[in-house]
Amino acid sequence: MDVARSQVPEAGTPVACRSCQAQHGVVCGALSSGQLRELGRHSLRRKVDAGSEIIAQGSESSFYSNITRGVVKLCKVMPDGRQQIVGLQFAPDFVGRPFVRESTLSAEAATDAEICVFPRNLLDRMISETPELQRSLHDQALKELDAAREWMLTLGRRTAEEKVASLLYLIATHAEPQSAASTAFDLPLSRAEIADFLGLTIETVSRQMTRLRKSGVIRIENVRHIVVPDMDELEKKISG
Amino acid sequence: MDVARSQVPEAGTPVACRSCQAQHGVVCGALSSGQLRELGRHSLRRKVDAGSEIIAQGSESSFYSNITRGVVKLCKVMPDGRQQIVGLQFAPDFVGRPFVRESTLSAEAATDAEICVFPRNLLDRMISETPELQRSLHDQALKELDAAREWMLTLGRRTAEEKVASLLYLIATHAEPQSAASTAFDLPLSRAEIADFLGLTIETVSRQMTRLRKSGVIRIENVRHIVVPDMDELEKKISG
DNA sequence: CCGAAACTTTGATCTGGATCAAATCGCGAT
DNA sequence: ATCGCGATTTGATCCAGATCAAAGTTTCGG
Repeated sequence: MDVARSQVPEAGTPVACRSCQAQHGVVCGALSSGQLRELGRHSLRRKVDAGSEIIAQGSESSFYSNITRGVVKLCKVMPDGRQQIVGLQFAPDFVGRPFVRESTLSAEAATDAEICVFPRNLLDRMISETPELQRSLHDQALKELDAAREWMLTLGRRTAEEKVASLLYLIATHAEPQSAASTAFDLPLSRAEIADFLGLTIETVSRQMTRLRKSGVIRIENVRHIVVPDMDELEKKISG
Repeated sequence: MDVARSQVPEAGTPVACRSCQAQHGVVCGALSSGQLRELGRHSLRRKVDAGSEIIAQGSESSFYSNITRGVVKLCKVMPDGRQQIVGLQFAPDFVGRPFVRESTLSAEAATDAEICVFPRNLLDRMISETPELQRSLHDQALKELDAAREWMLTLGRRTAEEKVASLLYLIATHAEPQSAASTAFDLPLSRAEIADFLGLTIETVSRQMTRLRKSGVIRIENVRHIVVPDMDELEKKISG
């Protein structure tokens, strides 16, 4: 999409970061009120439509952001077009790679989303001045590392059915619950994106979804809306 | 192997950490000389044989270590025995997961190795007192995260031949060079371990190796010793 | 030096998931 | 409502890599 334009977030309302603090676990939770105020003065709240790029692979980005609503996917694409989603980020995750200018992956809104954008320079300075913040970002990095490694196991050693079940479980676990039991949720990804996350093709994803449906593990209310009557049954399909 | 015993490193020579400082990029480079001395007093240098476990998956470990020689593999195994190597660590990498007691993966020496072991409590304290050190470990975590995501692309979207070429390239790039051109190296992994890293079977790994040999990209001097006449040719096999 | 066990290669066959092809379904625009 | 187009499902066939089987080869203890 409009990569160039989205590199510099020109549209957005200046906000006191304080106003979205509750959602900003990773960054704002670690800041003093003075720092919060300063960060707030230089932050923009911005809406991004599903599909639009936040950071382009191989580009230099001069800002970081916090997700305040929606889901962001991290992708790597090969020169020949093959593509792999290497991570999903949910509110209130932090997006951006501290200390490095060039990104080896792209970040793209999977759903309509809202992010709070702030300048790289400022945050880099705050990181070096605030061990709390460093620690907080270190924690997020370690959490992402665990997730990435868990997914390596899925990619390398699980069958197509196990892969699809793993993804549904991941979403069910991270999506904001719509029903009390959190067993009903909207998929933030299309079939093609699911395929790119699982290292499969669209057709295989579709077939495995109907397989899970026919075996009673899930109900597909709608292409994007899934109900899991019994979460244990879904877990059993993952095996490990 | 002897998991229980290896959990507490009882064998080893106490060393001043200073003595291996040159190799301890990640941890020791960020410490003051006083801290170095203290860490040294509580460190053990320890030799570990190829195949022996350093940290067991699901266990609580009370120590961290630095690799001073050799290669360590990080594995995840499923209840049914399927196994995935999720990372390779080379000297002078740091091994251990700060801030968390239980490990979700096992660390095992892939080759005969030497590590410098120190107590978790002490290092955790030093981390919280030393922003430099926090930063250094944060950097390593981000480096590992990049590597994990790069490998996700390999696992999800590359063919068997590309996978094997990727692994050879990784080793060639990280192994201490034996020839000046660094195009000859020992494999730190058996065929079975390579298969577990690439999400393939032993047979497929073997076949792809002979395919690369027959196409002139590599020479197999010995099962464990590889020569790459032209590194560019190897890179071409990776595609991306 | 010999022999057994473990590791690696090679061959034959099978199969899960890819690819190719064709309906359906959904949904925004007219 | 109806059209049209992209997304999804379903079906038929193919093939890369798995599995099964059998030779080599390396390693190492005696």
